[in-house]
Amino acid sequence: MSTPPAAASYHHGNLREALIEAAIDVARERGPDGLALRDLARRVGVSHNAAYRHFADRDALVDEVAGRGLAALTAAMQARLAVAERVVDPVLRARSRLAAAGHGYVDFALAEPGLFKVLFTSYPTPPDGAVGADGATEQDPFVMLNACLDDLVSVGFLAAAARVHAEITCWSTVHGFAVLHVEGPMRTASPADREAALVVTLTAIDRGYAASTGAVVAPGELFAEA
Amino acid sequence: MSTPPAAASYHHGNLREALIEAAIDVARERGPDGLALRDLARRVGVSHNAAYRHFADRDALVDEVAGRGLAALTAAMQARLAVAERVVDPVLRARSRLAAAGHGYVDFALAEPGLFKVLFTSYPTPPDGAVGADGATEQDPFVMLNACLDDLVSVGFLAAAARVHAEITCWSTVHGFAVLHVEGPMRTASPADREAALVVTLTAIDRGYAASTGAVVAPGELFAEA
DNA sequence: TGTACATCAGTGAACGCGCGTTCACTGATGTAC
DNA sequence: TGTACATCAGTGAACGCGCGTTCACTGATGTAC
Repeated sequence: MSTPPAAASYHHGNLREALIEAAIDVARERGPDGLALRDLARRVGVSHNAAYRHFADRDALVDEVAGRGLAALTAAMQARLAVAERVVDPVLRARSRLAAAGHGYVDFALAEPGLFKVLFTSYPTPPDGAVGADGATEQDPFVMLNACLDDLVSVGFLAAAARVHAEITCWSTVHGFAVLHVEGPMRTASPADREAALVVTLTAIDRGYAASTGAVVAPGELFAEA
Repeated sequence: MSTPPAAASYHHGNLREALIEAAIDVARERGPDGLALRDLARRVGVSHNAAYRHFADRDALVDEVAGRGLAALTAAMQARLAVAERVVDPVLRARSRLAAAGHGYVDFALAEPGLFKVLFTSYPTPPDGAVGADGATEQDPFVMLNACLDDLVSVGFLAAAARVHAEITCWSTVHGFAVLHVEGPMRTASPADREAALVVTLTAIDRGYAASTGAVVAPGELFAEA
């Protein structure tokens, strides 16, 4: 939608960005496999190899789209997190934040299945050692998840022993939920069923972690804000 | 490996089966996108369109591979279930069965990532109403999962209220775990870490369900048999 | 202010690839009489 | 038991598609003097 500076000239003026925007549109509709340099050039109205002035090869373009997708996923998670942040009780707040992170993850996957697939396909392998240490920014979903879990421990809701590998459990659950509903057997489920199942699923995780310290939980309190 | 009856003749004698076997090999190595009729015909040593005598089109062949994959997945789950079946205490047995079903699911996905992808891509959407009613056989992983959960309810470990959508939670968790480790960011995790994370994950589900009835669980008992 | 020249950002033709699918065909097989 | 014939299971050529990538090129832009 952003008109390039010199519109009718020989030089496009903003080809790189135009290609990326077209790529995002296509990725939304068709997912990673639908991304083809020739097709994108055609859409932008430029010869099929002009793209090589701006991207080394197809993968470079896909990586760029993945990066934008990752930012959007992060934003979706932060939107949910912002709401959870308003909970006053520190323990309930920490619990709500974990649920919110998962909720935002699934929100994005369902709203933008194509981008979600692109993003996941080229998601880098996370650091093995200390989390958040080597260059991963706060903007990364995995870092956000780990922060939520650490918080749950500080607040006394999650036992330190149960913290081990908890990020894998949580990520697995929300990712599986997303995949099952986006491209899997549950893709025909109604939005209402889907949301109900998600609440049940996030609640199950919460309840499991409560059990690690014997914390008492009241039914319904976790999603009171949502 | 099974030699066709009339080996050196003009007629292959067993082309359909030979194509399927080749397709399974390819699917193992390259996943669903690597499956091409022309390539399979080449491998089997037959002209590129002989396959059309046995399959309507490419999709028909892929479906066949998916069917074989599904059978193999079911077998992997049953192998784990058989071990859990030996637990004497009925409650612990039911809990072990649920964990075993999940364990088998992940076993298969990690052992046969290519087949797992093919299978999942054309997995049918499950019945919406009463589970197991309309034609789904006992051989179906989803039916097996539901049976395990129903069992947990009968045995008094899982509250009836918590049974709602529990199959989605469980499936999401193991599927997400598999995807994360097969083609996702955790693909570089060591087998030991992976197994430890799986035990943690399956344990977390168990603990969460125990909390639904206030059942008492002892640490380590769930994987004592494994 | 004007001009020479380097550089940048496009173009169009071409190569080589592999695919799915259809067509008209021919060799092999089996069955009816 | 032998033969005519239908049917089955292959073959090889071809169509049309779209892709990624490279090549030699040309028009546009900007900078040094």
